[in-house]
Amino acid sequence: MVIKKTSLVEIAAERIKQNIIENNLRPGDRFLSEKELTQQLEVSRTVVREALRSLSSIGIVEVRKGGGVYVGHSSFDSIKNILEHHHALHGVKLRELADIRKVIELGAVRLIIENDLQIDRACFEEINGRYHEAILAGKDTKKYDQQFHQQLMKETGNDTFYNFAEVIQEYFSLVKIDLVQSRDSLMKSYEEHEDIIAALVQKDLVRGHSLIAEHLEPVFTFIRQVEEARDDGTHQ
Amino acid sequence: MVIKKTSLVEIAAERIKQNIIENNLRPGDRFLSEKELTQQLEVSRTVVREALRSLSSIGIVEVRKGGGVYVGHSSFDSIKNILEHHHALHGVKLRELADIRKVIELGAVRLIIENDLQIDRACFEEINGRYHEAILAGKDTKKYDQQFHQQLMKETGNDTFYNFAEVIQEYFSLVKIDLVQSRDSLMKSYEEHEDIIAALVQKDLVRGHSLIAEHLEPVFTFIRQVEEARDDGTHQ
DNA sequence: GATATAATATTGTCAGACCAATTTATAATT
DNA sequence: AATTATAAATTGGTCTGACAATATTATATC
Repeated sequence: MVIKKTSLVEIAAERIKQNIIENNLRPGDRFLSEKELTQQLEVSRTVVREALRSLSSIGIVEVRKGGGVYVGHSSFDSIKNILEHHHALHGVKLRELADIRKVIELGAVRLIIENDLQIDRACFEEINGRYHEAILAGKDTKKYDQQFHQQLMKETGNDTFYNFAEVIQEYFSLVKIDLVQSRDSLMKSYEEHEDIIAALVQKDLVRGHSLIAEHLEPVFTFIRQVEEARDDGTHQ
Repeated sequence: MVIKKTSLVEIAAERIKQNIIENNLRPGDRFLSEKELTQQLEVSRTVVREALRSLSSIGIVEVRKGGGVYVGHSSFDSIKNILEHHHALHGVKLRELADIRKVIELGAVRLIIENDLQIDRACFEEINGRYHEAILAGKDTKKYDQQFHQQLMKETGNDTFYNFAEVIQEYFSLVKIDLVQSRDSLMKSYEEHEDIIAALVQKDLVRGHSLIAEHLEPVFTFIRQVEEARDDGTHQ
């Protein structure tokens, strides 16, 4: 009554996954070699290799030439790969990503405040300090701005949330958004960061939310401009 | 100066991805066969097969025995697979998922109302109607409750958001949560659904938010109980 | 034209070989 | 004895050729 529809490779991959789970192996641990797997699973090396290949592409194992097979470190990295291709193939509406980002950041602020978490103010100030310096020096500021928002996610103390947020953040950064920022708008952004920190310390949810909304407003303004320009283009 | 660190398989996989993108192939389209790929990429069939295997495990292509190679349908399905294994290996804190779910649902309500979207009330009512019937008939209600929340995500009109929400919803459902619900609590849940619909129609953000918060409260109560029970256990 | 059958194309699995990189064992040196 | 240099063994990467299993296509039959 059992329909044996699956291929040997899939069975092998499944058993390898099971092996990792049952033996409670941790990322970085050495795993069985191809040869050992062919013996244990009683299939050809071809099958073992294809199974390992499929597992390595989703980050479950890492295969090192001459070095052996190891348990993979990050499943979330492969998710980023998947989304990268998804974006290249289907594209994605900038508006949709911006909305998602807003949901996440508002959510982060709410989680921090409602769960009564004490934020690492010094860390925030250090990041934003470097942001300030970069602005004054006329250097690339993007990195520090990103760090600030990353820190915001981290402060939720929710690793799963943080991982998902990072995935989406990377997805967002795939879209080239030419948001030319003047020195003034950068300084405004810097001060908003400071205000957000203050709101988190004071645990003022309403103010935190409105600050985030205001802080992200330039992105939405930019999107509206792009959309209007596109509409004009279609009418010609 | 170029470090040729990548294997032939990785190069082949990259070129296959490029091919799909450049030719603007759609999911379900027939792709080149293994034989054709060996000729075009000038590598052995082994390499082609391993490249295809790695791509198929992340949903970029689909390989059918005897039938050929096709462009994959859903990248998001493979993300679910990845998370499933991640969960089996590392586990996940129920509290974290519940918090994420709340962020998403609150976000959905805000997106619908702030973007001034007209919801499909009839669809909501039909789903909740079936939910009501199932409650009265004493049948399994879970499916309809899930449908209601899924519809909420869909009404944002944001496909990317919807996809992510679904991924997380599936992740959530991996955790066995024995939330025994009495007929009364189910009826309360049903009525809350009705109230949420009303708030969406009236575009009342504050009420919508507080209704969602109240609606999800039983989950958090359950989690607190579990956590307390666990703490008691550790003290013994 | 519809259907059954045969031929062909395509993927799945296997075996064996050799290359390339890493790791481990051994020998030489200080 | 510890370190270093060399050799051997282990391990993954790629290639070739073969046959099996399944799906598709062409052909013959009615």
